[in-house]
Amino acid sequence: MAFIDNPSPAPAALPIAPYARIKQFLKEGLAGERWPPGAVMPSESELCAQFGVSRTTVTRALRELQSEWLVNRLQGIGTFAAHLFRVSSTLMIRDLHEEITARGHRHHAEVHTARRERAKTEIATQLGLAIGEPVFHTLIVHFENDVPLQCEDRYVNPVCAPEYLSADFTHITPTQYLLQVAPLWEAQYSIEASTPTAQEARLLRIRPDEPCLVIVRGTERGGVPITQARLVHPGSLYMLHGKFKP
Amino acid sequence: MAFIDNPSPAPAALPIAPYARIKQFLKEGLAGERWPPGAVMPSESELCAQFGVSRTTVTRALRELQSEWLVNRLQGIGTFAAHLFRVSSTLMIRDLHEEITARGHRHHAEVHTARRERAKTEIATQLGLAIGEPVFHTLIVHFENDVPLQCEDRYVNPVCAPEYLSADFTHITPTQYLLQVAPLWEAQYSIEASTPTAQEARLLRIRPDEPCLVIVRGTERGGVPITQARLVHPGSLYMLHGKFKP
DNA sequence: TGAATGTACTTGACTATACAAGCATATGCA
DNA sequence: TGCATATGCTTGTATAGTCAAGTACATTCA
Repeated sequence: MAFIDNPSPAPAALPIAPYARIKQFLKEGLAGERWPPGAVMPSESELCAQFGVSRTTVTRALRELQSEWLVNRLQGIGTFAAHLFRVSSTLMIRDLHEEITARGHRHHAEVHTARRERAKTEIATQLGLAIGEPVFHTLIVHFENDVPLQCEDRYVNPVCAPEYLSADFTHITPTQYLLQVAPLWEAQYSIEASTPTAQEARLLRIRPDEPCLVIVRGTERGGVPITQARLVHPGSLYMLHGKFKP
Repeated sequence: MAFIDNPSPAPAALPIAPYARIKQFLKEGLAGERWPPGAVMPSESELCAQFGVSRTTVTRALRELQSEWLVNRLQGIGTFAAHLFRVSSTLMIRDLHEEITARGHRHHAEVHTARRERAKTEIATQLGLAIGEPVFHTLIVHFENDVPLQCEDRYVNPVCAPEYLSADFTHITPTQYLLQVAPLWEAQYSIEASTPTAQEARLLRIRPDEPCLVIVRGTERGGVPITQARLVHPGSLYMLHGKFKP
């Protein structure tokens, strides 16, 4: 008679469920270069074969990704990598160029700064760099029908987008560029009303005491900070709106 | 030989899927008085029996409700009606009293207006009433540690909350009261930066040109508008923030 | 009494299978 | 050629059954 003290099949860490493993696999491919936005994703039966699970399990993984807006599924056609990246069900990380042209208006941008700088304390902290390390800094004003709409003051971690400064920001917005380089983000944002700085007032051609809607957004990917942006809009021109339906 | 021209089993409108019917049934109970927040909901096997479907189908309905934060599920225990009211994963309809006390601060409210009025054009339109019909109107200023934080100008549809004016708004906030009366909402909101009205500046004790964060929120339930609120905050004191993780 | 055990009930996850519905393409007939 | 049909892919939804894991409560035994 032996003391069989439960040779438990090595619960090594936490045994994650197959459907969760499939989800994770797909998310990683979506975040990397495997399935860029719009790409055809593997069909359910392919995933079944690849992971050796039943279709029900694969379906669950895909349905959850769909409900998180990471993929689009079309009956009879297939599953596709989604284009969009929303900050919540309503507050999207929406590319300003796209937003303006969707309204049928003209968009153009003025690039005031686009250079490599040494990180000051605050930026270094936010981007997880040492003080004095190089960072990319752009200061761009976006116009809708020639009216200044947004002043975008952005710092980018060179590790994540080493070629950032070689982009032509009169033709592609930083948001667009960064979404290409690193499509899947985690974001934090804050929204407040305040007055613009003197420089911002000048660039936006508004009075220094005009209320502005200021959004500060930090994004990271897998714990690595990508970029930090301060987006200033004249209060009279810009408004966030959304809808919620439980 | 007859022309059996497909006596199609009456596709009457759109035949909604069983899992969707169960979801809808549960949502209605959640919105009504059947399962108030915290209540024990029927178990999966009870729902199977009630709807004559397999457990898989019931599970799907419940899992989706869980992912929408409408119910909490605990293995070994059961399914419970959620407490919640979020406008999105990050932008919550959060009760201001709760928010302030959660910070360890004192909250109090000054009621400046609480009366029955005849709806003017704009409000009537927004609440789906005829012009001149009675509406409830409250104007309340909320303080955090005796500093004015929010000016809440609210119109309420009497149909949805006939006893609204009998509540003591120095002890319960309108949000709290309305959540009790009608727990499940659909909301629309807009966020902008602007200057306060003269009255708002006076009530908030700020200069008339100080930037304010203004949230306008309309809520409805089952297509019936409940309330319309304009929430004005001194820009220097209030900030929305959130986080998104795909 | 108090601790261990057993039982019943809950949700969590999965399998294998089935049929329906939507779409694209190849096939065959007039 | 041109239209109709058949085939084969896709996802959408559902079934019945299995095992596991977690909780609550009654029962049993020392």
